Amino acid sequence: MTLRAVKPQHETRTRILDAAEELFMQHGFEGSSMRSLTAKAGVNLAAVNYHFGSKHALIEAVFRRRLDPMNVARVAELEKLEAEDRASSPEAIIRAFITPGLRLLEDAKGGGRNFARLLGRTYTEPNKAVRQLIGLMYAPAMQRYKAALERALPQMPREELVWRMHFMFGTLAYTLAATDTVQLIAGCKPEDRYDARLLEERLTAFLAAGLTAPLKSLIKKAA
Amino acid sequence: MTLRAVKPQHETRTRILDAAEELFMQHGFEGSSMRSLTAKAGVNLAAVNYHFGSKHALIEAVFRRRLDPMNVARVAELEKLEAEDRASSPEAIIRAFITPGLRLLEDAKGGGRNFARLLGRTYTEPNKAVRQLIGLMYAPAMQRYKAALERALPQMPREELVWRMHFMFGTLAYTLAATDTVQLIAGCKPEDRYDARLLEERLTAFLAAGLTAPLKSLIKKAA
DNA sequence: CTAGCATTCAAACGTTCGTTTGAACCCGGA
DNA sequence: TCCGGGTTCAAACGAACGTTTGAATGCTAG
Repeated sequence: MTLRAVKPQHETRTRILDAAEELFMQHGFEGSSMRSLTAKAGVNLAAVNYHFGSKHALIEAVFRRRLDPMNVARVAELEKLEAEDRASSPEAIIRAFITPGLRLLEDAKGGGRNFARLLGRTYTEPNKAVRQLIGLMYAPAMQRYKAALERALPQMPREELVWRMHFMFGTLAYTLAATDTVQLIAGCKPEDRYDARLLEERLTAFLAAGLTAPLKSLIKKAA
Repeated sequence: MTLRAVKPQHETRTRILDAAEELFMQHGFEGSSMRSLTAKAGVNLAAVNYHFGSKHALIEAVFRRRLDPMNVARVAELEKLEAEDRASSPEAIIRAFITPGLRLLEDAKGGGRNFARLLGRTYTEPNKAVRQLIGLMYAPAMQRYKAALERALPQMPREELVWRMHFMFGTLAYTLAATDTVQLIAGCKPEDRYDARLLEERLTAFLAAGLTAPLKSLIKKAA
């Protein structure tokens, strides 16, 4: 049968995915050649095309491996909130949204951190096909959260909420991607051990305040 | 003398910079070849190396052309605030910081919008040399704003402020870069005419609320 | 043991990359 | 008029790119 001794099933695939994740994070898609990639993975140059078909298909696989479970987790957290009748708190909804993303940062050994940075970068990816790809992967979870926030903040104009969600999304994306640019502001200290729990509290406080900011100045100006 | 009839002084340089700005925005640095770039600019392939020396030097020139004036404007706005004794308002400081960035979005014809998206993308640029480059360009203005916010928010722990500035920076970067992903949340409507004034109000309200969010939950958790 | 299939391998494919070259061109000052 | 420096041009450079190929290899079922 197709069953084998436990270890090596699809080991080459996994090693390619891991190496691609790290190299794409470091040098981008176009900046990572198949040769450097397969060298890092310790596999033959032709292995990528054999197992994935093309470089673009490999990029897609890299995202699918992490993104599909992450969005499932996001929706699951939201459904748990709704089942427990805690979905009326914007802060709780925000926390449910960002937690699956931040969890990547804690997984330094498994490469989750690499993927977190890669993911954050890809939101602003020049390559249109890649941007469309992750857009499609996100769309379902995004609609769920939009609906949940509309219920939790019934007094907020739809258009305003869209923009605030946009800002929220951006903050998370940047936080995941640019974990090394904090020192640009701080002036020093890379602080290489990341306290994801503390970061979650900081992000939640910042985003909850922003999302529920008073509307009056806007109404005045928009009139 | 080196003086000429008004028009064509350095016209080739300018056309290359304009074309590079747009192509880098659309396809990234590695995705934009010298051939496509010079073709778009309507100049000879060798012109880039003649006028700039190399592709990397061209990238640097593209950023310097817009970024240096922008950071000068940022510092000027802050100094105006301090001269008028309005620097105690975090909201005013935020507005001074984001305005020069958002102004790019209004300049659709002059290519400022192209550069805005390019700039937002570059904060999370894979290419380390490019990231260092814009980091250096930003550093002086950044330190000024950090000091101003420390004075305006004396009760806030330094480390917390650094993170909130980081979030703020990220939101702005993402807003500049991902002007087309709003529809990912909205579900439709590219809304191609940008109301930069309204966006400024929205951003300021969101960021001011986030930056001055209550600290209590953090103190509890960090203990 | 052997046949058959999935996988790996070294080598080469044609294309495109950034850069260099040396001749051609333009034009203001002697 | 002709000279000379700044600029543009077509052509070519070697290197690196993603992909393909066909033979070698390892493993499993019969």
